[in-house]
Amino acid sequence: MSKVRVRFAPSPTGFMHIGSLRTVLFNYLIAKKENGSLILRIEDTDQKREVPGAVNSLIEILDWLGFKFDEGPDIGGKFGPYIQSQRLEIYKKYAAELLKKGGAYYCFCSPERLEKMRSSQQAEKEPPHYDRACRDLPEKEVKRRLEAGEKAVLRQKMPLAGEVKVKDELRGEIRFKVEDLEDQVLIKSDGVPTYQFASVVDDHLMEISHVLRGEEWIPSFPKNILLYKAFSWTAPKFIHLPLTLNKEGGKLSKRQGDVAVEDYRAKGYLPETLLNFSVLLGWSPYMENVSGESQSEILSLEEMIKKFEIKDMRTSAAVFDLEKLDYFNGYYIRQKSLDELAELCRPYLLKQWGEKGEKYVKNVIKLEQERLKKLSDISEATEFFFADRLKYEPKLLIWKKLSAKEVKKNLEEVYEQLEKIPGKNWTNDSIEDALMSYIKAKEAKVGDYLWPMRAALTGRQASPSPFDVAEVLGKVESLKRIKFAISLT
RNA sequence: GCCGCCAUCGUCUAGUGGUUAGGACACCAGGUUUUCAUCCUGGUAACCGGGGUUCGAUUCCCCGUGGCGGUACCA
Repeated sequence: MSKVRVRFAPSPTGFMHIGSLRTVLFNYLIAKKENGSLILRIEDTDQKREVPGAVNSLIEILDWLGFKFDEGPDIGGKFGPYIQSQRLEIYKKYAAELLKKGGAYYCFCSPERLEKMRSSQQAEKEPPHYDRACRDLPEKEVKRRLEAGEKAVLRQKMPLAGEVKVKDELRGEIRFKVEDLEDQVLIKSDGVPTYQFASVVDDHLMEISHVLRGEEWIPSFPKNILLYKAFSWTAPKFIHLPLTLNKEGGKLSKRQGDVAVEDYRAKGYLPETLLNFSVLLGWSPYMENVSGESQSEILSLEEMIKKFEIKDMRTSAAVFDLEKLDYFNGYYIRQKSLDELAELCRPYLLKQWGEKGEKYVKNVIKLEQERLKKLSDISEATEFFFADRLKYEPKLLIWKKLSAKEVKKNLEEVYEQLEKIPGKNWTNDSIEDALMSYIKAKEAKVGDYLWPMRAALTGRQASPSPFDVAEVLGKVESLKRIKFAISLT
């Protein structure tokens, strides 16, 4: 069996689509599983859409996600160059070969004529199709017009009758009537190939074994196969991945935001989250245990590689569910060591609160870790640790049926007890001990004291425990906040 | 319009010619000596419709419906 070689072939649009993430992932898994090679190829044949710096940012984000390529524009390899705009001479050569083999022809039709043709076809309720006006031009005329410098494109010469059978590794055989296939453009009038031509030539030359691409390419699948045939090349295996949809079942688009991997990164989603979540969109690991026991969907990259099988991939479109994404991200955030998490949160905190003491920041993060869904949540979640003055409604201090008077009294008692704790003993344990034994001795309800205290310390409906917060805040600040609360009631 | 792909809880999915149709997220309830979160326990919730094939279809076949994609000198 020949070596597995797969490629990820994005266009440099300036950002990486979240759906592409899954495409690289599956490519990567297939490569790793079979000990094959993963190749990065940049498909920049549409110069109108060229975005400066896009290639570098693509490489950067792929690196952030943790993908290591075996060949690519930045690492080289013996099948280079890996940027299509640098391979123009190669395409030219193969275009000439195809022409000679009778698989293509020159077309001189102007864009205006094509446009007119299409609109009249539509008016007649006919399927819009190139009418093949130039398909049988006499050789002499073609030569003369080319020499006269007339603009021309190269079109693929489709068979006139019959059927093309193509095989998708997941979907099986798909049949297309040849009469539905257009003589598509292979080389544009500026000499640059279309995706349809460049990708076939490159996949062949780069000895790609499996092509993974979105299912939006299925309609051009037969044309691609015909092109391989015209060249007498063996086609690679094809796997068309299902589409990723938004919550409404529509296409994920840039305008709704959140299609770019970069956006998710900026919000504070971790690479392991994105990978784990994406792999489940269209693939699920084979489960041995089919009983009613709960089975986790948390998978490390290593586990994915171990369990991945092409046959377990799915073909139906999947909705990108942000709630589940948040669940995974929260999980992975909780797995981080404090040092790692502090490092990850640093940019968000710096931006929101400026430079604070490293130790204090770590203590604060530790208390919020289990509450974070995204790293960016850290700014808002830790506000009460950094704010100079808490702002809240006095009624927040009131627990259940307590009166304002009782709250005030309880806070005063808490204050008294806390004041007695020596500064060097100021830890959550000693604070808890002191307060709990006091409350117990009084045979009072825990919440009657702890809720007002916690509210006074944080100014919030929900927060970490009052003992933890008090410890991090320190004795002076904690007492100050309680005193302030007393003054409000 | 034409061509094609797809169809199991709200979402991601497992699964089988005979199952109490399983899991995950979300949701609901209870517990974990104050709240939130975490964690634990339990619960609600699905085979698109109609024909076949069959003793028996969620499963196989056909038709329909729906969703999506393609129909460019974009990828």
